Amino acid sequence: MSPRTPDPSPPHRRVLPLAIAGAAEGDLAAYFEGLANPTRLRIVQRLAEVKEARVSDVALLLGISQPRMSWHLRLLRRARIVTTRRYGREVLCRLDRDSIQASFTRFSHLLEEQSEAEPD
Amino acid sequence: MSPRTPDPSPPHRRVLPLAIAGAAEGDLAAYFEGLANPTRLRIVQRLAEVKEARVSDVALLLGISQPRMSWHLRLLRRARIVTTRRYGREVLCRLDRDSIQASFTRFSHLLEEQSEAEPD
DNA sequence: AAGATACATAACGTGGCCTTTATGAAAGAG
DNA sequence: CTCTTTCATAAAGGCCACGTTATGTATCTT
Repeated sequence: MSPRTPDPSPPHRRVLPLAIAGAAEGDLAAYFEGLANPTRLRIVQRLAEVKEARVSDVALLLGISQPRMSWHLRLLRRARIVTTRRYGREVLCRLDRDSIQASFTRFSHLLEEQSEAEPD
Repeated sequence: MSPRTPDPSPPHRRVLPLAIAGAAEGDLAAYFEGLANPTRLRIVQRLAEVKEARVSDVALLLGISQPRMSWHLRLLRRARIVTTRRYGREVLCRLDRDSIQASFTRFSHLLEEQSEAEPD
Protein backbone atom coordinates (compact mmCIF):
# COMPACT_ATOMS: atom_id res chain seq x y z
CA MET A 1 0.00 0.00 0.00
CA SER A 2 1.83 3.03 1.37
CA PRO A 3 -0.40 5.89 0.18
CA ARG A 4 2.69 8.03 -0.37
CA THR A 5 2.89 10.92 2.04
CA PRO A 6 0.97 13.83 0.59
CA ASP A 7 3.32 16.78 0.83
CA PRO A 8 6.81 16.31 2.27
CA SER A 9 7.71 19.97 1.84
CA PRO A 10 5.10 22.49 0.81
CA PRO A 11 6.66 25.37 -1.06
CA HIS A 12 7.05 28.24 1.35
CA ARG A 13 9.60 30.95 1.00
CA ARG A 14 9.16 32.65 4.36
CA VAL A 15 9.15 31.24 7.84
CA LEU A 16 6.28 29.29 9.32
CA PRO A 17 3.72 31.13 11.43
CA LEU A 18 4.19 30.75 15.15
CA ALA A 19 1.08 28.60 15.62
CA ILE A 20 2.32 25.93 13.24
CA ALA A 21 5.82 26.20 14.60
CA GLY A 22 4.45 25.58 18.08
CA ALA A 23 2.61 22.49 16.94
CA ALA A 24 5.75 21.25 15.28
CA GLU A 25 7.55 21.34 18.63
CA GLY A 26 5.40 18.60 20.03
CA ASP A 27 5.91 16.45 16.98
CA LEU A 28 9.61 17.09 17.01
CA ALA A 29 9.89 16.31 20.71
CA ALA A 30 8.14 12.99 20.14
CA TYR A 31 10.44 12.31 17.24
CA PHE A 32 13.58 13.05 19.22
CA GLU A 33 12.29 11.03 22.16
CA GLY A 34 12.26 8.09 19.82
CA LEU A 35 15.97 8.55 19.21
CA ALA A 36 16.92 9.52 22.76
CA ASN A 37 17.80 6.04 23.91
CA PRO A 38 20.82 3.85 23.15
CA THR A 39 18.75 0.72 22.72
CA ARG A 40 16.46 2.37 20.22
CA LEU A 41 19.42 3.83 18.38
CA ARG A 42 20.83 0.34 18.07
CA ILE A 43 17.52 -0.84 16.67
CA VAL A 44 17.56 2.01 14.20
CA GLN A 45 21.12 1.23 13.29
CA ARG A 46 20.23 -2.39 12.66
CA LEU A 47 17.24 -1.44 10.56
CA ALA A 48 19.51 0.83 8.58
CA GLU A 49 21.77 -2.09 7.78
CA VAL A 50 19.04 -4.46 6.69
CA LYS A 51 16.12 -3.15 4.75
CA GLU A 52 13.54 -5.09 6.71
CA ALA A 53 13.88 -7.35 9.71
CA ARG A 54 11.75 -9.56 11.92
CA VAL A 55 11.19 -8.31 15.44
CA SER A 56 12.63 -11.40 17.07
CA ASP A 57 15.69 -11.30 14.85
CA VAL A 58 16.55 -7.77 15.90
CA ALA A 59 15.91 -8.57 19.52
CA LEU A 60 18.08 -11.67 19.35
CA LEU A 61 20.88 -9.86 17.56
CA LEU A 62 20.91 -6.98 20.02
CA GLY A 63 20.54 -9.27 23.01
CA ILE A 64 17.39 -7.70 24.36
CA SER A 65 14.29 -9.46 25.59
CA GLN A 66 11.20 -9.71 23.45
CA PRO A 67 8.88 -7.49 25.56
CA ARG A 68 11.63 -4.92 25.75
CA MET A 69 11.95 -4.99 21.98
CA SER A 70 8.22 -4.59 21.67
CA TRP A 71 8.27 -1.67 24.09
CA HIS A 72 10.91 0.23 22.15
CA LEU A 73 9.21 -0.64 18.91
CA ARG A 74 6.07 1.01 20.14
CA LEU A 75 7.97 4.19 20.96
CA LEU A 76 9.66 4.09 17.58
CA ARG A 77 6.28 3.79 15.90
CA ARG A 78 4.92 6.62 18.00
CA ALA A 79 7.86 8.75 16.87
CA ARG A 80 7.19 7.73 13.26
CA ILE A 81 10.68 6.38 12.93
CA VAL A 82 9.79 2.77 12.27
CA THR A 83 6.86 1.15 10.53
CA THR A 84 5.77 -2.42 11.00
CA ARG A 85 3.68 -4.82 8.96
CA ARG A 86 2.45 -8.29 9.64
CA TYR A 87 3.67 -11.16 7.51
CA GLY A 88 1.98 -14.30 8.64
CA ARG A 89 2.57 -14.56 12.35
CA GLU A 90 5.70 -12.49 12.13
CA VAL A 91 6.04 -8.73 12.24
CA LEU A 92 8.51 -7.08 9.94
CA CYS A 93 9.81 -3.64 10.76
CA ARG A 94 11.67 -1.10 8.72
CA LEU A 95 12.79 2.48 8.97
CA ASP A 96 10.35 5.18 7.91
CA ARG A 97 13.01 7.11 6.10
CA ASP A 98 10.57 9.57 4.61
CA SER A 99 9.23 10.49 8.01
CA ILE A 100 12.74 10.72 9.43
CA GLN A 101 13.71 13.03 6.62
CA ALA A 102 10.57 15.09 7.17
CA SER A 103 11.31 15.49 10.88
CA PHE A 104 14.83 16.55 10.16
CA THR A 105 13.61 19.06 7.64
CA ARG A 106 11.19 20.46 10.19
CA PHE A 107 13.98 20.74 12.74
CA SER A 108 16.20 22.33 10.18
CA HIS A 109 13.56 24.94 9.48
CA LEU A 110 13.25 25.58 13.19
CA LEU A 111 16.96 26.27 13.32
CA GLU A 112 16.80 28.62 10.36
CA GLU A 113 13.90 30.69 11.59
CA GLN A 114 14.82 34.28 12.22
CA SER A 115 12.86 36.87 14.11
CA GLU A 116 11.96 39.33 11.42
CA ALA A 117 10.99 42.08 13.81
CA GLU A 118 11.46 41.87 17.54
CA PRO A 119 10.02 45.05 19.04
CA ASP A 120 10.75 44.19 22.65
CA MET B 1 40.04 31.02 27.55
CA SER B 2 38.14 28.40 25.57
CA PRO B 3 40.95 26.03 24.56
CA ARG B 4 39.26 25.33 21.21
CA THR B 5 38.11 21.76 20.79
CA PRO B 6 40.98 19.68 19.42
CA ASP B 7 39.56 17.70 16.48
CA PRO B 8 35.98 18.18 15.37
CA SER B 9 36.12 15.71 12.52
CA PRO B 10 39.08 13.42 11.84
CA PRO B 11 39.39 12.53 8.16
CA HIS B 12 37.83 9.15 7.49
CA ARG B 13 36.64 7.93 4.13
CA ARG B 14 34.91 4.68 5.00
CA VAL B 15 32.32 3.94 7.62
CA LEU B 16 33.22 3.90 11.25
CA PRO B 17 34.24 0.62 12.85
CA LEU B 18 31.60 -0.94 15.03
CA ALA B 19 33.40 -0.14 18.27
CA ILE B 20 33.43 3.56 17.51
CA ALA B 21 29.93 3.42 16.13
CA GLY B 22 28.81 1.90 19.43
CA ALA B 23 30.40 4.75 21.31
CA ALA B 24 28.69 7.18 18.99
CA GLU B 25 25.34 5.77 20.04
CA GLY B 26 25.80 7.09 23.54
CA ASP B 27 26.76 10.47 22.24
CA LEU B 28 23.84 10.51 19.86
CA ALA B 29 21.43 9.42 22.56
CA ALA B 30 22.61 12.27 24.77
CA TYR B 31 22.26 14.64 21.87
CA PHE B 32 18.72 13.54 21.08
CA GLU B 33 17.79 13.62 24.74
CA GLY B 34 18.65 17.28 24.65
CA LEU B 35 16.05 17.79 21.94
CA ALA B 36 13.46 15.37 23.30
CA ASN B 37 11.53 17.92 25.31
CA PRO B 38 9.13 20.64 24.16
CA THR B 39 10.54 23.21 26.58
CA ARG B 40 14.07 22.67 25.37
CA LEU B 41 12.94 22.78 21.76
CA ARG B 42 11.36 26.13 22.48
CA ILE B 43 14.63 27.30 23.95
CA VAL B 44 16.46 26.07 20.89
CA GLN B 45 13.94 27.77 18.67
CA ARG B 46 14.40 31.02 20.51
CA LEU B 47 18.17 30.77 20.30
CA ALA B 48 17.80 30.14 16.59
CA GLU B 49 15.90 33.40 16.23
CA VAL B 50 18.33 35.52 18.17
CA LYS B 51 22.00 34.85 17.83
CA GLU B 52 22.68 35.18 21.53
CA ALA B 53 20.35 35.71 24.46
CA ARG B 54 20.48 36.21 28.20
CA VAL B 55 19.19 33.32 30.29
CA SER B 56 16.59 35.39 32.06
CA ASP B 57 15.36 36.89 28.81
CA VAL B 58 14.66 33.48 27.32
CA ALA B 59 13.04 32.29 30.53
CA LEU B 60 10.85 35.37 30.69
CA LEU B 61 9.88 35.15 27.04
CA LEU B 62 8.97 31.46 27.26
CA GLY B 63 7.22 31.90 30.60
CA ILE B 64 9.32 29.40 32.49
CA SER B 65 10.85 29.82 35.90
CA GLN B 66 14.49 30.65 36.31
CA PRO B 67 15.60 27.36 37.94
CA ARG B 68 13.68 25.48 35.28
CA MET B 69 15.54 27.42 32.62
CA SER B 70 18.82 26.69 34.33
CA TRP B 71 17.95 23.00 34.50
CA HIS B 72 17.21 22.70 30.82
CA LEU B 73 20.25 24.75 30.00
CA ARG B 74 22.39 22.25 31.79
CA LEU B 75 20.93 19.40 29.72
CA LEU B 76 21.39 21.41 26.56
CA ARG B 77 25.02 21.97 27.45
CA ARG B 78 25.46 18.29 28.22
CA ALA B 79 24.02 17.48 24.80
CA ARG B 80 26.41 20.00 23.24
CA ILE B 81 23.50 21.87 21.74
CA VAL B 82 23.98 25.16 23.55
CA THR B 83 27.06 26.94 24.80
CA THR B 84 27.08 29.60 27.48
CA ARG B 85 29.48 32.34 28.45
CA ARG B 86 29.51 34.82 31.25
CA TYR B 87 29.21 38.50 30.49
CA GLY B 88 29.41 40.41 33.71
CA ARG B 89 26.80 38.97 35.99
CA GLU B 90 24.76 37.72 33.11
CA VAL B 91 25.09 34.47 31.21
CA LEU B 92 24.65 34.54 27.48
CA CYS B 93 23.73 31.37 25.65
CA ARG B 94 23.77 30.49 22.00
CA LEU B 95 23.34 27.47 19.79
CA ASP B 96 26.37 25.31 19.14
CA ARG B 97 25.51 24.94 15.50
CA ASP B 98 28.75 23.18 14.66
CA SER B 99 28.08 20.51 17.25
CA ILE B 100 24.48 20.18 16.13
CA GLN B 101 25.64 19.71 12.57
CA ALA B 102 28.23 17.19 13.70
CA SER B 103 25.65 15.16 15.58
CA PHE B 104 23.35 15.14 12.60
CA THR B 105 26.18 14.03 10.38
CA ARG B 106 26.93 11.19 12.75
CA PHE B 107 23.29 10.15 12.77
CA SER B 108 23.18 10.41 9.01
CA HIS B 109 26.15 8.07 8.77
CA LEU B 110 24.42 5.67 11.10
CA LEU B 111 21.44 5.62 8.76
CA GLU B 112 23.62 5.05 5.73
CA GLU B 113 25.65 2.21 7.14
CA GLN B 114 25.08 -1.00 5.27
CA SER B 115 26.03 -4.48 6.30
CA GLU B 116 28.77 -5.26 3.82
CA ALA B 117 28.40 -9.00 4.20
CA GLU B 118 25.45 -10.56 5.96
CA PRO B 119 25.83 -14.34 5.77
CA ASP B 120 22.44 -14.89 7.34
C1' DA C 1 30.64 46.94 52.98
C1' DA C 2 25.76 46.42 52.11
C1' DG C 3 22.24 45.65 48.88
C1' DA C 4 20.50 44.26 44.35
C1' DT C 5 20.69 41.49 40.26
C1' DA C 6 21.50 37.18 37.50
C1' DC C 7 22.21 32.27 37.73
C1' DA C 8 23.26 28.04 39.80
C1' DT C 9 22.28 24.49 43.04
C1' DA C 10 19.73 21.73 46.87
C1' DA C 11 15.82 19.51 48.49
C1' DC C 12 11.53 17.50 47.49
C1' DG C 13 7.44 15.55 45.16
C1' DT C 14 5.28 13.85 40.87
C1' DG C 15 5.18 11.54 36.79
C1' DG C 16 6.95 8.76 33.11
C1' DC C 17 10.60 5.97 31.05
C1' DC C 18 12.78 1.56 31.18
C1' DT C 19 13.16 -3.20 32.37
C1' DT C 20 11.71 -7.89 33.86
C1' DT C 21 8.23 -11.51 34.67
C1' DA C 22 3.86 -13.14 33.61
C1' DT C 23 -0.08 -13.38 30.68
C1' DG C 24 -2.94 -12.61 26.47
C1' DA C 25 -3.85 -12.49 21.36
C1' DA C 26 -2.99 -13.85 16.50
C1' DA C 27 -1.48 -17.06 13.02
C1' DG C 28 0.33 -21.42 11.38
C1' DA C 29 1.20 -26.71 12.20
C1' DG C 30 -0.48 -31.20 13.20
C1' DC D 1 -9.28 -28.46 18.18
C1' DT D 2 -4.78 -28.52 20.39
C1' DC D 3 -0.18 -27.02 20.36
C1' DT D 4 3.54 -24.11 19.03
C1' DT D 5 5.38 -19.82 17.49
C1' DT D 6 5.51 -14.72 17.30
C1' DC D 7 4.45 -10.62 19.11
C1' DA D 8 1.74 -7.44 22.14
C1' DT D 9 0.17 -6.10 26.63
C1' DA D 10 -0.31 -5.97 31.95
C1' DA D 11 1.71 -5.54 36.36
C1' DA D 12 5.40 -4.16 39.30
C1' DG D 13 9.70 -2.08 40.65
C1' DG D 14 13.80 1.04 39.99
C1' DC D 15 15.41 5.02 38.32
C1' DC D 16 15.58 9.52 36.37
C1' DA D 17 13.50 13.60 34.16
C1' DC D 18 10.88 17.51 35.29
C1' DG D 19 8.82 20.98 38.08
C1' DT D 20 8.46 24.23 42.22
C1' DT D 21 10.35 26.55 46.43
C1' DA D 22 14.20 27.81 48.97
C1' DT D 23 18.97 28.86 49.35
C1' DG D 24 23.74 29.74 47.73
C1' DT D 25 27.23 32.12 44.64
C1' DA D 26 29.05 35.65 41.65
C1' DT D 27 28.87 40.26 39.86
C1' DC D 28 27.51 44.98 39.80
C1' DT D 29 25.83 49.18 42.14
C1' DT D 30 25.80 52.62 45.72
